[in-house]
Amino acid sequence: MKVTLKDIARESGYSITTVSHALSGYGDVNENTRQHIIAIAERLGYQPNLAARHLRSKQTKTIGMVIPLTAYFSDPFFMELLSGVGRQAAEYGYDLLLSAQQPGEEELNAYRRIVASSRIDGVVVARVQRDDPRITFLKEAHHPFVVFGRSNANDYPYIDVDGRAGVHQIVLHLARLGHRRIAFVLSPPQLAFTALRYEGYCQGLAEAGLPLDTAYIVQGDLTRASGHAAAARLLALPEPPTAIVACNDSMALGAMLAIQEQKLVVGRDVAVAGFDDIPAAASANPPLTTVRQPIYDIGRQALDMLIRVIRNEPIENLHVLLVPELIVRASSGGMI
Amino acid sequence: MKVTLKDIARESGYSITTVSHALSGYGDVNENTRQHIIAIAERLGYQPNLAARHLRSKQTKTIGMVIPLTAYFSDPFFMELLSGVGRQAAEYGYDLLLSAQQPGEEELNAYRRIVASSRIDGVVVARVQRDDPRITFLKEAHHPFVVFGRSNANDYPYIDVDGRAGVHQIVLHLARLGHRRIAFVLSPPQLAFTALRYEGYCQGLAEAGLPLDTAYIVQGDLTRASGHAAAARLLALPEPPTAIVACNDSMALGAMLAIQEQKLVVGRDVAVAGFDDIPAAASANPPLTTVRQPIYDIGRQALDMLIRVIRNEPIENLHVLLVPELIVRASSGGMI
DNA sequence: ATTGACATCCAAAACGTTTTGGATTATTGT
DNA sequence: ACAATAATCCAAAACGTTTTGGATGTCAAT
Repeated sequence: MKVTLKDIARESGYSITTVSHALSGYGDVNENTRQHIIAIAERLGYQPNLAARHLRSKQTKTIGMVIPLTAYFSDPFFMELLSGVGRQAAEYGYDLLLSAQQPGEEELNAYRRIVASSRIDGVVVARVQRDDPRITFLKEAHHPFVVFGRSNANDYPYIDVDGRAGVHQIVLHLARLGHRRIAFVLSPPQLAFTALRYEGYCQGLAEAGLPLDTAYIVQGDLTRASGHAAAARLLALPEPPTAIVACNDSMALGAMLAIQEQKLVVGRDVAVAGFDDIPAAASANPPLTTVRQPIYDIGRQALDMLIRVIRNEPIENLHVLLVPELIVRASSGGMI
Repeated sequence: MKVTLKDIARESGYSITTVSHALSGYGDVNENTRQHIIAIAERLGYQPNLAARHLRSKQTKTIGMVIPLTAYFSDPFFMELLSGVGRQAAEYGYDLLLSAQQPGEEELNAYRRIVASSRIDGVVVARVQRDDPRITFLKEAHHPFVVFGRSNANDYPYIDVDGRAGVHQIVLHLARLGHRRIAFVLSPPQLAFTALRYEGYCQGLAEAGLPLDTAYIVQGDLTRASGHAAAARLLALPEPPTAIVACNDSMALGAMLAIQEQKLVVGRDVAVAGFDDIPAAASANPPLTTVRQPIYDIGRQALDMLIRVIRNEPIENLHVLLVPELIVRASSGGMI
């Protein structure tokens, strides 16, 4: 059924060793016999058994990613990151092993399982938390990894977008448009980027000479629903904000919905801005002002770094920090 | 470093065989020693080496999916399908092996490679073509698989959405709104569902008493750009259509853009409808009338079927055909 | 005392590959 | 002509599991 080295050996009259050497480019086999063996291998449709190969020489040619499965695991952010990573992995001839797991203990176990069972050569970690236990684990296990996002520790390779600068830009943009009451919808505090984006918010307000009012700061959980709820809360205030900045696009889109439900016009009555520039942001109604994270490219670059870590090559930049780009669209009123 | 059965054997004083039996639930080991061995395994943090396990007993506990990588492989359709499959796979304790490949010969090779190297227990095939060589290959190799979409042959398990009925509904909906010139943006002819959706288009026209005019039928390739180009072509006709139906949402969104560029109002001057109900459809501007394919659920069901195929369990329904739901939104003018 | 049944354990083979350490010729330099 | 070198090949070990086919001891039934 399945054709192995043994079959090729029998067919060609050479030993398994020689066949193996011929196929994997050793220098100690005659060029004629190499061609002969390769021809037979092709004719029989030989494909090396990867399980066996991995068992012998630790190298799986696959890289792993653990995806948190919340209600819908189709988080557009993750999907785009996955695309970039997957694309670049294909470029290097690597496949991608996905494990969808509930965040928390289950997720950490998935890492343990995958790493210890030596199924992958390296792993891409995303959506990093403060004191992220996954990173601690990977560091202790000396398993190659690269992170999208930075935590408090930084003795590991990461690539990140400067969230502080991004939100800072947005707040200034809104302030310039005349907004005085700018609300902020936070991401979960345990996520590492939350503090940075919040910093950007505070800095932006300060620079615009606006006061920091905690009534205008609401907690969300990155979902559309939480953005909706947050906006509803904000609009119910005695002095509702005239602009709402959310920590990601999904929440911003949810906020827009809430605003529209109150018969208010987004971009005129209330300005809205997000963070990420997911595909849905451009085609939203109205199109969403946001900060563009080139997630797809980040995925590709992250994989580049990972490959280098795996190959033990020197890395010129252990830390890559990208400056995001402000994308002004109708939702902030700047273009109406 | 890595803890193996041998380590547990040494630590416990039993043989490797007994340790293996204890851990994998054989009946021939004393309950006390089993507990003892399990305790040691936990203490040492034992994780079985999957490569070795697979080598011995063919079973990888991973299922595969090959994703065509076009310019951006972040096709929302695939991402959502992936979500569903991944979610359900996690439910069964399976992981997901992704391989991103250029469609065509490369893609088929990826199948060959993955299947022959026995890295996966089964595979989910999507976006099936007429006389799809991948299916032919999988059938010949007797490798478990399940397909989203049906081709001309049907001696394999598949789950599909009735595209004929879907487009039929859309055309009738538009005809009821008074449209007489309804254009159709086709998907590539080699895709199996194209013929079916086209059938639905023709049937719908016939049932509404409208003539079939080939000038109103334009070829697209499922991308937003091709939808844009198609709509531009249609609007340049001496008698442009008053409604445009696209074979998928991405093309419909592209068409909307082209219409708006001509300073026409979608839903008033020209009605637009798509197919799929991807997330971006609801948040488009205006929201897109479409036919809802429950892609996420389809992914889950497909995986259910696949698991059954892998386990060699009898399958009650070898073919599942879902009827899609018409979602009327503003882009068709029905709600303005 | 012998047999059979049972419970508990284990040595060794097998899975398909890569790698190590030669073995055998052929070729070259002296 | 002889040693040294190069070219070409291969047997066997190793990777970490699972599975096969007993081995050993105990206990009850004959």
